[in-house]
Amino acid sequence: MALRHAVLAALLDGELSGYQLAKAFDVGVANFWYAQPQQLYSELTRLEKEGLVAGREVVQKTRPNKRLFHVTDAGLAELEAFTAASAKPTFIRDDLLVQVQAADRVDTDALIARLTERAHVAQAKIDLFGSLLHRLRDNLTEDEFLRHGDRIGPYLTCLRGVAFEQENRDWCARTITVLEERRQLHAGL
Amino acid sequence: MALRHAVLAALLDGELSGYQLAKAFDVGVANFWYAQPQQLYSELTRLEKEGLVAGREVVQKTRPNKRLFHVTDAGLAELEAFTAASAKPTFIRDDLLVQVQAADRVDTDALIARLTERAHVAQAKIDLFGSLLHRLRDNLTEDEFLRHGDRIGPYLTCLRGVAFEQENRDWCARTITVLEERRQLHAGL
DNA sequence: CCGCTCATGTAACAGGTTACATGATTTA
DNA sequence: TAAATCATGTAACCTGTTACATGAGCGG
Repeated sequence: MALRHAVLAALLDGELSGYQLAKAFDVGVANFWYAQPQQLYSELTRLEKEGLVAGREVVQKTRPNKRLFHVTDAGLAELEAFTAASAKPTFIRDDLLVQVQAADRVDTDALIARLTERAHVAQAKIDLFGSLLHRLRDNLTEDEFLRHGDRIGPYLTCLRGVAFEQENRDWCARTITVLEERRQLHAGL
Repeated sequence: MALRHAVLAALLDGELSGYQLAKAFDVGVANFWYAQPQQLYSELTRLEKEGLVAGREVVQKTRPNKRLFHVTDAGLAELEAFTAASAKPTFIRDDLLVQVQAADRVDTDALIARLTERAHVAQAKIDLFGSLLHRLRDNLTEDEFLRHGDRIGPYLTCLRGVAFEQENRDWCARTITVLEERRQLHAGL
């Protein structure tokens, strides 16, 4: 089971409703996992049944009522046990890579269009993560924060997110260059 | 549908049996996708029914008979259509990141153990991909091959794989350093 | 008044994982 | 002789995605 631990980890920063969790997981602010709202609502229900999270109803006048969840002691123990076991290796599964794998047999213009799109998405995420990092460390330098901050988990995962998206963007740029150079060579024949 | 296009792209390099495909997808040599043998066998059956791949029986004496598959014209058209459409953005889903997200609340020793494991796996993949790149470009330099080679798709995806794993390894190393420094600071109090 | 945000869910379906099943040959 | 490789599949199960459903308030 995978999502359950991601939810528990996300709830460590404080109480959240299903809706707020969904926001975090959807926008990709929670850069350590991704999930759809529907998954989160059902996962929260399950976690509550098992006693790993507890929710309290918050009655609102102008908005629909909501339930704020927090991690219980049993939930923390579950996270501890999860960390004690080896993480299964992650594998890349990316439509764009499949398209590039077929590069020599499909339309180059289309492929360059895909790579350009992806590079833009990556840049947008870099910017988003960058401002998130800035907010997390407040007015400290990165080294200071990592040494003395009291909640560095989210910062560390966000660093990973930034590195991933930078690599992503740079690889797209390089690949576009290669494809364009080859097109010019081909045109020259 | 996702796996189908990965299979088509993998078969562009020549005829393969289900077993051979499984090898490629399993070891991670096919760094653009990952799939289990069982998925591949059923996907090949489906693709054949739809006429996107065609198989021919190869009778063997010392080994069980096998079926070698190749992509048909319809299959190529399918790949072309797939590339014409936007690739959906990829999301990270990584147990290790969930564990690091919870860093401040779980056992540091356990976490460092996980990060060390992952760094080793990443290094192993870097080595594997490195030798694969070497084999693909034969005795050409990378630039020469990318300019004049006739099948650069697999090379480009492999470059991405290397970059990903390097980033992976380096982030693990950095994170371990941070955690160890904090442990020392804490011990000094 | 139209569309967005808040707020939570059900149901159907597609995709992926794990376990089981078989059986010959080659390598250590 | 035990384990790994070659070779293919079925079935049950767990995860994840998409579509549908509801309904109030707020901003342009």
